[in-house]
Amino acid sequence: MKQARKKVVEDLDAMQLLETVEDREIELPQSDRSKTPIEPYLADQWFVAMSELSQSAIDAVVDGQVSITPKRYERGYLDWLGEKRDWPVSRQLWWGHQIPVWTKACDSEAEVQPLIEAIQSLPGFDKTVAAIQLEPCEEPDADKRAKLELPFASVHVCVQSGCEEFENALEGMELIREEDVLDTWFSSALWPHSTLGWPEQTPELACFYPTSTLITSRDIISLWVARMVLMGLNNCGEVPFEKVYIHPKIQDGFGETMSKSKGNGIDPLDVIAKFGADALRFGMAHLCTETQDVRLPVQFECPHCQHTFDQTKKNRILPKVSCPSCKKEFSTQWAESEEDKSLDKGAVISERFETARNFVNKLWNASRFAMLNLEGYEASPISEDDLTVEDRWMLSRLTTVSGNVTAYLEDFKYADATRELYEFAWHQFCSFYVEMLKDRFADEAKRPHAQRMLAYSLDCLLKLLHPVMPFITEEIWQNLAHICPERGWAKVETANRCIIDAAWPELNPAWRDEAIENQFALYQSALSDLREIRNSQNIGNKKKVKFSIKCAAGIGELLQPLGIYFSRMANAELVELGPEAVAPETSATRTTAEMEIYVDLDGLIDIEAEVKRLEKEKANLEKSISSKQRQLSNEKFVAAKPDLANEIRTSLSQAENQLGTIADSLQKMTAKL
RNA sequence: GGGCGUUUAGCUCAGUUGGCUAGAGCAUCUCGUUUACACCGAGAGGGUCGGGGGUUCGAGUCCCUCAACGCCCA
Repeated sequence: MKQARKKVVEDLDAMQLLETVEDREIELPQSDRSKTPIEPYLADQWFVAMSELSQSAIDAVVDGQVSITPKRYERGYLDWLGEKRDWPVSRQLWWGHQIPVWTKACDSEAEVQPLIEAIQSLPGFDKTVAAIQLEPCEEPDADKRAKLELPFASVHVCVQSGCEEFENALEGMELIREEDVLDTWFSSALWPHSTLGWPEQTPELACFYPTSTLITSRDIISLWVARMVLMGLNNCGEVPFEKVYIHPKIQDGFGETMSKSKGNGIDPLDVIAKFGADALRFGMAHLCTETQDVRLPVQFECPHCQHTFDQTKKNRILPKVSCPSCKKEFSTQWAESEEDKSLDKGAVISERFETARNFVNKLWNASRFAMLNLEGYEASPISEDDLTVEDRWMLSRLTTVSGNVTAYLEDFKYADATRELYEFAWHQFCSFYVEMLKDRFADEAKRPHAQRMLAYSLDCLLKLLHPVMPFITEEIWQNLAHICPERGWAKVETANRCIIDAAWPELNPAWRDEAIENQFALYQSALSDLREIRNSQNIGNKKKVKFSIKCAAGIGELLQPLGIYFSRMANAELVELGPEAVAPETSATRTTAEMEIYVDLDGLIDIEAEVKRLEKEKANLEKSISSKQRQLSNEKFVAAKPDLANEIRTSLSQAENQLGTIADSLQKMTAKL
C-alpha cells in the first residue's frame, strides 16, 4: 500500500497533474494487533434487509414488552432502529459463522434459467431448505463485461443449516460457498436462543427463553441489544428478555475509557488477590449509580515492597516500572523481552476498593464476636412485651432497611442498596446494637434473650448483604448454623443449610416504629454531645464523668430506659434526668432541640476550650435563628406553606432556647477566665 | 454536525416533588490499644454546589446561555 501511494504520485506527476506535495496531519486508524494502518478495501458485501426486523424491535419497546433502564437509553435505541438501514453482515475474517450462501456465475442469459431449474430439482429442495436469488450484473454492455471479466449474472443459493447433502449437491454443480463470515453481532444476536439449543425445541429453550433481565453497557445497545430483540422475535416469535439494565461505564482517573490498547485497564483478578472477591463485588455495586460514567483512578502495586502509587499516562504503557519507594523494578502487562518478563509483575489496583474491603472485614469481625457470645444458645420465641427499646429499634430499622434494599434491587439501584446496607450494618448494627448487647451478655438473666435477638438480626443482615457479598455471608451463615441452627424471635424456624437457598427477608411492616426510632435518635444525639465534650475538653476515655440532662418530662421518660448505656458508650454516668436537672457549678454545656446536657467537670475543665466551643455554637445558633426569622418574616412564604412555617416556628423557638442556655454558660465560663 | 451525559470538600461520589446550618467514603489533623475489629474507635477542620443570566417569597435542585470534559452516532 505504501508503494502504491508512491506509484500513484509518480503517475500523477508523469501525467503532469501533480501540483504540489506537502505534509498534512491526518487521522489514521491503526490495527490494534498489527499496529499497521487500516486501509479501505472495496468488496461485495451481503446485507440483511432491516425494514420489518427493525420495526418489530421498535414495537417491542414501545409496547413495553421490553423495558430499558435507565429510560433515557430508549431514545437512542428507537432512533437508531428507526433509520432502518440495511445491515452489512459480511466480514473478512477467519473466525465466525461462514455465510451459508453458494454462488455460480453465468456468462449468458441462456445459462440462468436452466441452472435455477437444476437447483430446484435437486433431491431435498424445498423453500424451507434453500432460497435462490438472481443477481444481474450492474454493467449492461456485454463487451465491457467481457473486458472486465464480469459475468452476465450470478445465482446465489442460501441454505438452511444442517442440510449437508444439499450443500454437497450444490458444490457438485460447481457452486462455490461464500468465504466471508457473518458480522460478530449477527452471531451474538443469536445468543439468547442459540445457547439453549435452538433451532431444536429443547427443554432448556422452553424453560429459559425468554429470560428476565439483560445487564449490559450502553455502547452496545444498538449493536447487540436491538439485534437480540429483533433476532429473537424473528427466530422464536418472542422477545429474548423483559428488562434491559444499562450499567455505568468505568473510566480511569483521567476520565478515559479503560482499554487494552491504552493500557489503563484493571485486572479483576488483581483486585481479588489484594482485596477479595466480595470487596470487588461490593465495590462495583457501590459505584453503580444512575450516572453513565464512573471514574476509577488506578495504582500500581510494587511486588517487592507493596507500595502503591498512581498510574500515569506515561508509566501505564511501559514494559517495566521502577518503584518510587524501594527503587526496585517490576514488570507490567506490556513486558515482552525475556529480561523484562523475568521481573516480578506489579499488580494494577484501585484504592477505591479499600472501603469495601474494610466493610467485609468489619462484618467478619462483628460476626465472629456474635458467634463467640452465642455459646449456650437455645432457640425460643420471645414475647413482644419482653422486647427492650433497643430490640424494638433494631427490628424497626431491619424492617425499614430490608424494605428499602428490596425496592432498590428491583429498580437496579445497586449503589443505593449498598450505601444503605453499609450505613446500617456498620453504624447501626455494629456501633449501637452490638455494643448495647455487650451489657446484656454480661448479665446471666438477660443473656438468652439477647442471644436470640442477636442471632435473629444477624441472620437477617446476612441475607440482605448476600447479593452484594456472597462469599463471606455464606461462610458466616454456615458457621452460624453450627451454633444456632434454629433462629427467630416471634417464631422459631430452622435456618436453611446454605444462605444462597434461604428466602429473601420479608419483615412484618408493623415492626416499623417511627416513635421508637425518634426515641433512639434522642439517645444518639445526647451521646454524640457527650463524646464531643470529652474530645474538646481532652478528657481521656478512662476518666469517668458524671452528667445531667435537663429536658421535658416526656423526653426524660423516653431516655430513661437507654440511660444505662451512656456508661458503656461514653464512660459517662447519668446522674439527673428531667425538668429539675440543674447544671453543676463547673460544667460543660451542650444543647439540642429537646435537651440541655451538662457534664460535671469539677477539676477537669479547660475553660478556654469550653469558651471557644460555646462561642462557636453561639455563632451557629445565631446564624440559624436569623435564617429562620428571615423566612418567617416573609409573608408570601408563610401564606404559601403554612405547615412548613409552623415547623420552622417550632424549631426557631427551640433554637432560641438553646441560644439562651449557651449564652448563660458562656457568661459563667467567661467570668472564670 | 446530531444525540446522551457530566461539572458539588484535596480525591471519588450522594443529594428524592425547589424549603431548617449541603452529606458520605478516602485523605488531613487531634485523641485513644477497657479482649469482635488499628482493614478499629471517638472527635475536628475542609465546599462562593463550573461561569453568567433568569423564574420564584426561596435555587445545588427549574429555565436560558457560555465553558470544559466523556461517550454514542454521522
